[in-house]
Amino acid sequence: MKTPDNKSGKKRIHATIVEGLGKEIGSGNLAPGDKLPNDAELNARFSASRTAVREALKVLTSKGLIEARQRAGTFVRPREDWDLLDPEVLSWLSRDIIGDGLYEDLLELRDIVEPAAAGFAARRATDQDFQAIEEAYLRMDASVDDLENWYTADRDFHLAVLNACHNQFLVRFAGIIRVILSVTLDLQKEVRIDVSIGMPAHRAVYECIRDRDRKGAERAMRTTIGRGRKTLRERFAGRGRPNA
Amino acid sequence: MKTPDNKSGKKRIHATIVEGLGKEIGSGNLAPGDKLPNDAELNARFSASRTAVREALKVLTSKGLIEARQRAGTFVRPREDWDLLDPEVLSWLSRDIIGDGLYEDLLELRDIVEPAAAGFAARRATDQDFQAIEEAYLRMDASVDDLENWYTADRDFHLAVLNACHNQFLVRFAGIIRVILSVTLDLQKEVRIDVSIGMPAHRAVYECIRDRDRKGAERAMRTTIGRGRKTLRERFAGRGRPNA
DNA sequence: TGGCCTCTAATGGTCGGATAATTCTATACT
DNA sequence: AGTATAGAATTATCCGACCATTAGAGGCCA
Repeated sequence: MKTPDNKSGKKRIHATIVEGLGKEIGSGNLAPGDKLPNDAELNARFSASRTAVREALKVLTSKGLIEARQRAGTFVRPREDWDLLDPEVLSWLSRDIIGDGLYEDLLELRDIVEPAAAGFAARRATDQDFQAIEEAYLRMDASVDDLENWYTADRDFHLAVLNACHNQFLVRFAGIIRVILSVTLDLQKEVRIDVSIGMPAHRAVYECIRDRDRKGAERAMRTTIGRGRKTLRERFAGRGRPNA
Repeated sequence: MKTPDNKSGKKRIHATIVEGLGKEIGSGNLAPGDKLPNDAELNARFSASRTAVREALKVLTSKGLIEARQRAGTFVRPREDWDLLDPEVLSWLSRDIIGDGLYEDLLELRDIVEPAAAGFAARRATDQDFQAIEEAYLRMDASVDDLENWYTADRDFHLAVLNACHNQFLVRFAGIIRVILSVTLDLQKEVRIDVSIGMPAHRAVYECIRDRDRKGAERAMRTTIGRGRKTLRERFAGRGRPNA
């Protein structure tokens, strides 16, 4: 019963608590409307001081996950209040919760943001930006037989394109895309998809950016995302949405 | 010496500190790389306890604005680390900082997100969603001579469309759009623009959503945003970007 | 009976002093 | 000159106390 403490040994204790509670909420273990344990219990659970616990609760509050009311307690807020654009929050969501209607929305978000970013990249990428894109593409091409490496290269490719768009807000989606791709990798592992069929579309993105072809880059990126979308859609079948 | 204290009297003290420091950073008063006053000084400045100050600092840390290192101090992080997709962070930025290249990027973001949202709304809006859009449109139409009321109606219109897209991530942009429109209002006040010229485009958005015309809704929303864009662009002239 | 008021206690909010951990800086040593 | 050690400044954490707010119990009155 000694200190569970920070597992990595490096992380600050409040960060450990933030992550711990964040994941409990993101997994549905603590559902919206539920009341969190009070201060004293949380102190005990994380074997941390009240200060550390309160700092963690404040961070979770600022991310919209919880709400504290005096005399009443601290409660999990409804999911529509969660700051889903915060990569950390996104990373805390369990696969179950993501499957429950969120994955489709996530793909829609990619489908909106990434083609636009590719278009801007075609107009504004510097030589350095383009080299990063090219390097990632070549690495993808070289690892079509190694899912793990291919994934890393694919991620770097998409992040490099995003980074080349030179829009300070779009660049911020890097963290979100990173989480999405991590989820996608898990799914790909289950499906055992042949990643090589996605290569031509990726190549088209890379070539269009090189050729400063804005419309082409947008279209190619849309194709790139759309392919993975079709392949993986059936994994999460039938969680309805009105008029979908 | 007087206590700066919580002006509204209602807000919690740590929230006051978060906002105070956030605005000092967002205004450039505390620039990236600068060192914040240490604990004791901040306690004095806000006449608050260390607990409150530390909770505030933790929230600012989670938003990417600052970084604390033991023995060294607490420093403002470079702007590319700021969580610009957080509406609160966005609202802390001074007009000067926004003018310095950010406003263009903000308009590009709107131009990506809102047409897409309008397109989804055309496919998925419920009757209730549509009524909210219609109601806001009618209010706009009735207040073309009253900038203040027109602004409120315009904001409600755009938020209603966003809300009708039924994508849990896109809906999250409401806070960002709200801040952007608030900035835009300030600019419109200076320019003294005739808002009535934007009405046909807004009407087209509303009609296309009603008629379930996805492509039309996207196009109309793009026109709606594009108009305001052209009108206001020259306000912030010439802050360069590569290949813009 | 039913609605309104008061009072209480549970809970989060704030406080400030002490100690630990970290690491920059200066000094001493080789 | 370079390295190792000691010191100091600053944040990180802990602690225990008191304050402020308010849900809910219970009483009061119409």
